Amino acid sequence: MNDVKLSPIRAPKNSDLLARELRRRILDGALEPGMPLPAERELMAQTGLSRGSVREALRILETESLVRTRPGRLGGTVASRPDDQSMHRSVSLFVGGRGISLLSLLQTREAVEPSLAALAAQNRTAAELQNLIDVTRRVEEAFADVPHFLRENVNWHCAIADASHNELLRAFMLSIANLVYKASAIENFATEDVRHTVIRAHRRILAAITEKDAEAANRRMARHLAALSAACKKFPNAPLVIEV
Amino acid sequence: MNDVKLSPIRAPKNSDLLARELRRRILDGALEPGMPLPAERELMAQTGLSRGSVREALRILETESLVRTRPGRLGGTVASRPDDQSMHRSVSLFVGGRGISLLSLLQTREAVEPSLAALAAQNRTAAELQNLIDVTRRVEEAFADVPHFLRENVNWHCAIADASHNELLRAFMLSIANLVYKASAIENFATEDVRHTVIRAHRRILAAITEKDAEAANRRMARHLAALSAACKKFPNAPLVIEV
Amino acid sequence: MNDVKLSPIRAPKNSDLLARELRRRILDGALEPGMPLPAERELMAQTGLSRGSVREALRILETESLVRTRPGRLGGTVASRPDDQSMHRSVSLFVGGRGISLLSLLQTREAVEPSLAALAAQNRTAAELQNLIDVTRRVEEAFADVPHFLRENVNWHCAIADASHNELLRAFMLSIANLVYKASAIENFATEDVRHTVIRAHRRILAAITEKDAEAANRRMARHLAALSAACKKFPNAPLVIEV
Amino acid sequence: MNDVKLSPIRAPKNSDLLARELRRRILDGALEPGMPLPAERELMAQTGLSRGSVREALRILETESLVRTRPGRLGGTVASRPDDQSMHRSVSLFVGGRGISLLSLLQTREAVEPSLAALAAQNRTAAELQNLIDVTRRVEEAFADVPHFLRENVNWHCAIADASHNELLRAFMLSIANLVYKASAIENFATEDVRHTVIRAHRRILAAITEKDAEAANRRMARHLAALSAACKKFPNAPLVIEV
DNA sequence: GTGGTCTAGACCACT
DNA sequence: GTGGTCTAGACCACT
Repeated sequence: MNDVKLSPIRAPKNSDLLARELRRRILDGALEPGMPLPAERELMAQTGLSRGSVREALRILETESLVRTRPGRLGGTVASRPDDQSMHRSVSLFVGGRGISLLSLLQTREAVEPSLAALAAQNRTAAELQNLIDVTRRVEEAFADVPHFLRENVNWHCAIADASHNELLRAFMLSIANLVYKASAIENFATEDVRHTVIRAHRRILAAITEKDAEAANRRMARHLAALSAACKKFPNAPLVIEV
Repeated sequence: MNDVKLSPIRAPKNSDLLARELRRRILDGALEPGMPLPAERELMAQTGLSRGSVREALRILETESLVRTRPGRLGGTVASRPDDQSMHRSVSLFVGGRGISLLSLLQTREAVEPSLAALAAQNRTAAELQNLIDVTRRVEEAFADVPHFLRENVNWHCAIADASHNELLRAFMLSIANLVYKASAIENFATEDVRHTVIRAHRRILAAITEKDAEAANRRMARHLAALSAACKKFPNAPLVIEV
Repeated sequence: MNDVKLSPIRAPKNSDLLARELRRRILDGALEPGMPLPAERELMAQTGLSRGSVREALRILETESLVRTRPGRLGGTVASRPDDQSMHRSVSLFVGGRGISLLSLLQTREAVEPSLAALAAQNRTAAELQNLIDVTRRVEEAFADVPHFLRENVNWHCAIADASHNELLRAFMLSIANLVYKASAIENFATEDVRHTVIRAHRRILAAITEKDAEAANRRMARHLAALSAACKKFPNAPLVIEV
Repeated sequence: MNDVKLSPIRAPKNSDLLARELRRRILDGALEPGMPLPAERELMAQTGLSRGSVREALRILETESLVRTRPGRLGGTVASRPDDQSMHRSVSLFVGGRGISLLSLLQTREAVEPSLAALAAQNRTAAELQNLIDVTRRVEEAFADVPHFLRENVNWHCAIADASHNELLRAFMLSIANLVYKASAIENFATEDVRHTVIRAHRRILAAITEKDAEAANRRMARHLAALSAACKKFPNAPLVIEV
């Protein structure tokens, strides 16, 4: 009897193999951000692949935010690393592609952001606190101009995330906050009442972070987001705007 | 005085334009998952682009998990939608590309998973509860076989996430849980003591979910993860394994 | 069945994108005629483009008569607007590039100019009438000097067009009149007989315009042009002179 | 005393000189439509000019619709000749750049199109008549669908122009008809009443052209356009849409 | 002058 | 018949 058991086999493409190899070196650190990759013609020579395969490989890595390509004399392809923007792209595609509801986004934000506030209370530097104070003031100054108010509000949440010193959580939360912002900016949900509530909440959270009281920061942020979600949920059919 | 102010300009590539157009139709729903895209030669004819540009566009969409391409007679490119796997890829690239620490991953998990437990308590169906009961038992049965125990443990967290009915939070958490699992599986941190603690925690959380007590589920999961993190942190230099 | 239908795709160049953006602002009125555009180096800084792309964009706009560039100390590029001259350039290129016949030009003139005469009868101011009277006299005074006569004749038609208060029709007609003039000036078609006829026609048309009789102006101009065309058609092979 | 009188002198740019030379050959017929120009590097070698100057020259000619440039293997720059599209561009720039009013456009159309109808009556072939009959029917069939009706109406005027055998007048009129169409398509001026009138007018004009009665075609078209203009003038502030 | 972008058209492997 | 691969030679962009 024959016990040989094989897994499904699919020959990888030349472009995949090259992408994989270059990806490995970038994640290894052998190719640090900013370092130039060999020119396309050089990659062809080294690998024996055609221009097309080389370019497909670079396009894969570019989509993964691992390289950036610019044309021109001093152009070329340089290593890069994923950032907020690239996280935002993937999350947007997931949300848009699977038809994730606004409700789920709000839940997700409520899950993530209180922890960011707690981490900010623990880890904030003096400079980050000052920045947070400034942004809190700018939100208040924008009270009368609703679109401006909403934009500064995004900045406020961003400043909290900065102070958390957790890049992953920060990038994930910002991505969701942006999607919620785009969905809510269309509707006029930010009534005068809502804006007053927002400002009071910001002050309380700021106080907790100032005093490095993580538990209070967490709790107050949770309550703040619950209130915001309640306001958003009045517009359950707000279309999610996915731009990639 | 001259008020003319221009934004930076960068010409898009043909492949970008085609990718954008196809992406739009997939996210629109005009191209539902499983529906075939026109063949490459057909795309060339419709757009007037070359084979190379068409293939680069498809490679971009494939990297975004919006299409899947298979070679051969009955092959072709079909629309697809992002799933856990694709979220895992992006999160892994972010983590690997930016050198996110194990500590940050544990923090992130602690931020996210209690909320999943709470949502599971609220939203679980009877079938999901039964599944959770089964998985809880399987973890216990695997007590003696550490690698098996760890794998079943991942399944347990997965079952919680399933019951939350929040696909986004679920995919994000699973991605992180997998990275933590791969980092911890190398080390022998799961001592007999740790495993006993895990089993007790699972039972308490299961009880809360059974009784639909979201607050208790949240609290108990938080405590559980804090304990796990403490165990992991004994191996602060555990290398993160990034495979893409 | 697969309903995906894509339009032809062609990536625009950087120079195109910049030209488009500047053109938009000029047509918008944000950049009024005479206002300076940012210096080339400033455009480079604002857009991130190279000197070459900036210069190509300006060359496109210059060809469209939307900017005018002068070198030197106080030179630079200023916004401009299309005028008779630029309309003449495009019409000449159309005529020269497609080999439009003298016959077609004469037809076109016969189609357009009677309406100009009618509009002149309706809309002329006192000053424009006086100018028309003066030009009519100058044509007559130039009777003996054929080239002078022909030049003044162009001025006469120009004065009619001025009085019509329709800039578009005026520019189009003048362009065609100039092409006809250049074709006919080579040949000695303006016999003494023809010149007498011209002068009589001018007087009759002037009378109609003086009395604001649009219908008569139209009819008399039509008859006048038919006669001129007949004279021209004796030289069917007169080469069209296209200078751009 | 010194009688020397000089005209203003301005040294032409190298790109201008090259553009002029190539333009001359295209208008001469030495370079017929479709014939390839030398490649950019070849032009550099032959003229001793830099890449930039060569490219500026080609950009000028491209803007004048005298060449068309395509990248790629069998790409390059080929001679071309101005067409309806390029005439439309220049007329649009003139109209947009000088702020020509809708009123002036309507006047211009009334000046031009009756002559086109008369020429069509004289010059139409049997095939062109058949086309005109078909389009007339399509307009009628689109009665209920106003946007469709308006588009087919443009086609109807186009069919008249085709039959006139005067390319210049045709291109000029179509350009203006398009601008009027874009301005009027925004407003809902095509009431049921207006559409009935349009259809009756089309039939009468078609009859005149069928019978080769130029005078009747001219008169009926004039009356038709006067009625259309009257309908348009109810929306004197319809914004002119200039897209280039 | 250098490198990126694009195109046309070919062959191959697989089904 | 479809995707995968390859080549030669042009334009495009930046310096």
